Amino acid sequence: MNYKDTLNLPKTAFPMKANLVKKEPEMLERWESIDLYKLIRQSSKGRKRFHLHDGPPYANGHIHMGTAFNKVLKDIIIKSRQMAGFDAPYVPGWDCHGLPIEHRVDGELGARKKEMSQAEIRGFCRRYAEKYIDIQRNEFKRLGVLGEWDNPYLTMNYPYEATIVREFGKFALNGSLVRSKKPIYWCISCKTALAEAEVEYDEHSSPSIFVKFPMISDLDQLAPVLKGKQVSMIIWTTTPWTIPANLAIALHPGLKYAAVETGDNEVMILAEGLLDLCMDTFGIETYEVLKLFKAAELENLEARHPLYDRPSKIVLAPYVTLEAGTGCVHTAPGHGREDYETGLKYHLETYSPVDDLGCFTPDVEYFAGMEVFEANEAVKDKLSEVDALIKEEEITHEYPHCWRCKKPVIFRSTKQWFISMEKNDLRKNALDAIRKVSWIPSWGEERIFKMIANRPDWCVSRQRSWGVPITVFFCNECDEPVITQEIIDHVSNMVEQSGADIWFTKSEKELVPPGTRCPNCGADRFRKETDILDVWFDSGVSYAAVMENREYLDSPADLYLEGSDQHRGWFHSSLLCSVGTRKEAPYKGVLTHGFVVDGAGKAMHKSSGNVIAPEELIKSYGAEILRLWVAGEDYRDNIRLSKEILQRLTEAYRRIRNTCRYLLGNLNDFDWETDQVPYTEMEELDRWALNQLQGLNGRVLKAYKDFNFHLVYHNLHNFCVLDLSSFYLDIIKDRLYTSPKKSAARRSAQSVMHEILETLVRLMAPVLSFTADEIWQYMTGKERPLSVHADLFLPLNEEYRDTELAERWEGIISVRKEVTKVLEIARKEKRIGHSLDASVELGLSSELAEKLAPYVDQLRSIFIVSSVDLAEIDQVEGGFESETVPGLKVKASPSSDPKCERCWIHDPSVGDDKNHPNTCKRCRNVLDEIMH
RNA sequence: GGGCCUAUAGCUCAGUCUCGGUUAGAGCGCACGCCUGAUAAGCGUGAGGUCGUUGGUUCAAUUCCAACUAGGCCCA
Repeated sequence: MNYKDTLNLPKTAFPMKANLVKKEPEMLERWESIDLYKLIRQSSKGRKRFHLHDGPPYANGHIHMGTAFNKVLKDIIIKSRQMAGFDAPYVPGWDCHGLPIEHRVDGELGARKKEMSQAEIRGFCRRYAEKYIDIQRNEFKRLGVLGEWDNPYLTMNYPYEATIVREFGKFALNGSLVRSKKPIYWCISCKTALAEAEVEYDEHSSPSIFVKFPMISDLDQLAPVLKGKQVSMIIWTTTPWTIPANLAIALHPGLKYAAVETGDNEVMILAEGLLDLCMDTFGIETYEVLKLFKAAELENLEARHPLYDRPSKIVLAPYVTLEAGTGCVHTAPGHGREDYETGLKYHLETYSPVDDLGCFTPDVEYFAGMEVFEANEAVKDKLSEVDALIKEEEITHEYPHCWRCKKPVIFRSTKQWFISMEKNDLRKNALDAIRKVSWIPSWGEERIFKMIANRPDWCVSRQRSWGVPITVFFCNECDEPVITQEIIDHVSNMVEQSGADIWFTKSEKELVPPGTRCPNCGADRFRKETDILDVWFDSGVSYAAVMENREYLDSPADLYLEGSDQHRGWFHSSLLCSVGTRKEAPYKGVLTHGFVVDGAGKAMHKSSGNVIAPEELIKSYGAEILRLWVAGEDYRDNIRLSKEILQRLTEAYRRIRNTCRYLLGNLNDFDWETDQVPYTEMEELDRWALNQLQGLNGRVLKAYKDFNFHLVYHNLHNFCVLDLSSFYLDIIKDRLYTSPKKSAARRSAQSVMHEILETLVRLMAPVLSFTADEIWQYMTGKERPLSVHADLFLPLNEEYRDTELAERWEGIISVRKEVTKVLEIARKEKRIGHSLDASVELGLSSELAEKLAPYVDQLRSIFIVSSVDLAEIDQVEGGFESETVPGLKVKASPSSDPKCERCWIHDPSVGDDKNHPNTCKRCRNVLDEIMH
């Protein structure tokens, strides 16, 4: 007789092989067909809301690993909060306006662009953005991210654009908006001002020149020794073209400056600490220090500009260093931020005689009309001609470049619109608001605090086409800016109807509300501002356009979640917009994650060749593995990604999947409603398993709550491996397989397996969204929602907790560990193969014997051996004395009993019955029961 | 150059912060073996760590402090 047929072996159609790459799209189709997102929304109506407000990715190009990571992390949070009992809607968004798209469109249009209107160009930009929104939407959905994909928010939607106009209007009307000349980054190729975020630093070769500025002020009093000598301040600069705009020379207030005679009656003044280095650079071998000045002694004295007949004031500034140059810093307030601030302090003009194209204005003697980078050479020549150039060379250094065209940018002063950080206490209020937000990790608070504390006014104007216009008019008569509530209302309503294009297509007459007159001079003819708003303002008001606007959303949101770069990006602009108009932050919590780096911890760059695209990862591993990676990595630090990591994750995935498959297989004949065994009637081992399950459930639920997803992953995996696979499931195999189908012993184990599976499938769902739902389809018994994602986590079940029991089993498990060690030794010696070949003899101290006494009958199955005999420790001869469990001696030997062909246990009862000569008594009883 | 952050086995993470103190844990991977009734599965045993480096505080530091190195983000 083939006894295998009399066993209850696991049976399930749930495939062992995941085949994720093929199966995931099928699951996605299923989610579409049952309209899963809507189903979840309906099922959670009226629950407490949880709002994670999506930071809009830029609608340009395919998604990369960072965007994929970010979206999946959000999805895990949404799903876990949803399953924790919240109503957690998710409205994804896209950032649509801005330079990058305009540049791409520029490139595609080429020369045609010149014949096109601004509105036509904007049309191309809009279509470009739409194209990539579609692409990215599909890519995000492919990752298993659930959300309101058919109604996302787009910063270029007309109502959104209208919101931008209205929020901008609030700043304009409350006096925060100021127009002033300030040095800003300017790309002479793109002809636009650039935000700090729009420049990137790269190697650049610049001329490095040392220039003499002869002293005008008389130093005779201060230093009689200099009387009658040709004294000059020596400056160093790497931007010769800014020399024509020089208005000052900055010294460090704490440094000493040396007056050095270099021969021919010439005296140079430069920092004492750089003296030798400079002399060496200049090739001057003999020189003599005549006098040391404190910087303060020279403050407010004047040198003469080397080219023009005007003074250059000596000023003090803390940023002067001895890193390079002479310690005397050439200062052009119109061409540098620090220079500008120093200029303000000393009441110098913000002089910036350079036009939009980067050419000197006509009033600049010698260089009028020259492009600044080209003028470097001319400036050097002229300086040389007047004998002011001491030394020139080329140096390579980090220099700001335009983030789009990659060309070097300049600092130039133009009239721009700024949101003042001080006028309405924006800085102070923002700093206060930061303190009320929960920052995860906590250091995010310090980071953004310092940024807000130190940032300059926010330059919100851009000289481009693809964006929301700054809806300000200027009076044709007096040139004063005109902005009123009526204008904002009028224009924003038009924008709401027809989009921001109307600013470019309609005339001033149509855009201005009828009857508008200049408040300054009473004129009624205006011209419109042509600048557009910084795109950071667009996304910065998303709380108003989305969270406040949709009735099923609330503001402030519970959580904003982006990469740590957004402390200066979206978290920052959103904070300023919201605090400036509502006096509070738009978020209650902010979570930041690190950046995706390669296996060695290095940033992913095209040039490094270490970039992994989400697409290829999905193609070879499946989105589920990507999701597991997102959960498994600690996002606070850099997030590493490598082949090895993916390989490890795949193994872990298989283990979790197989564990669930095994549970399904053993539950195939189990109906919870009719077959469940009450907790109190369960075997102790089964109750132990339920206790462990509660521990897991508690830990994982807490990990979800605290956003510690790597703990979710490790806990789930460890539970499957340690508690289940290698212990509980291994031990109960005998019971499950050999007992009668409907026996209490088997049903008890099945009841536990059922509870485990019900808990596991939910706990894994936010991370392993595809697999959990796949398992869900194979689960029977109760009536359940169409998808696990529409269900809730199981609450902690206090009945299943028994800490005393767990402690007792700690002891048993430690003994079991010793037994397996001894079995392994016997196996090495070829005395046994399978552990069931062995008989085990335990020598016990009286203390240990007492602990194990209640389990005498179970030890055999717990150890998965054929027999266990207990004896006093001294009476066991030979054997292995445990080091970790005091009072324990273990001896293993091959069982001398015959092996039961059915249950494979060696037992003396085998052979007692002629009808079943190769089975044990226990199995014969089962067989009898089955046969009748 | 400045701000913020990170550094524990080949990989992913615990522990250290709020108590500094006996042989620093887990899983995976690896090596070796078992099983063939979870089977392109399952089980067992074992080898892997001067807790980034150097100083300091202390009777004692992976844990506290500082500097440095490497890496990341942001800024200049």
